[in-house]
Amino acid sequence: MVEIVNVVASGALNVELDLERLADDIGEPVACYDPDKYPGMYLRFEEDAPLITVYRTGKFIITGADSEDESYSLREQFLSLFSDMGVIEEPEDKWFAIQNYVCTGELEQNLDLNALAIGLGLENTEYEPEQFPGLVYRPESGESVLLIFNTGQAVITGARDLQTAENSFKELKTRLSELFKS
DNA sequence: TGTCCTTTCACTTATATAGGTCCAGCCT
DNA sequence: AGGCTGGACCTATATAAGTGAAAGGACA
Repeated sequence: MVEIVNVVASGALNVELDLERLADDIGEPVACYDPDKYPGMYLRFEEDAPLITVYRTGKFIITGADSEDESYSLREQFLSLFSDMGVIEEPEDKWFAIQNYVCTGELEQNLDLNALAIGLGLENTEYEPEQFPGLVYRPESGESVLLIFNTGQAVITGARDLQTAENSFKELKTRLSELFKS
């Protein structure tokens, strides 16, 4: 149906962190911290692994996971590290939530995006090929945004859960079949 | 008009998609 | 020297976070 390519999640440790010291203790290349460039400390446990951005306030973001499970297991690894270092008490349940799913989908047909913009409704679409080759479609449900390309490839983003992303894509396919029927 | 406070925005990261531009390198 | 190719990077989308800059409004 749709393939997840990126999951963004965020959470909080509820403790103030000394990022300078933490970055020194963990060391490169796992930890990178340059407050002149960006206020967050970057953590990457392995090369090409998802990125964890940690802030002074104890809040953190995980980007680059390709499943909800990977996101949660990264969080576990992160909490264990901070627990072992004595930064937090126990890796107990702290606030954590998936914020955004980015998925791709295949519509299996080439599309005339000018005609599609009219068919889907100009109030729900943005298509300026000089600016960007994809059509931006915002379904009335407002729970996700889809980028549609003339090759039939689509990107679904902004969904809080996988079901929402799948529903948005399914709804688009239904609307497409209705448009091509008439 | 000057000062202060609030609001807004850009920055950064990941990721797919695709068209365009720009530059480096290679071959003729 | 000119043409071709490939790679990098820009455009747009969502989302979290903290910081700094800029803009706007309010008040003396």
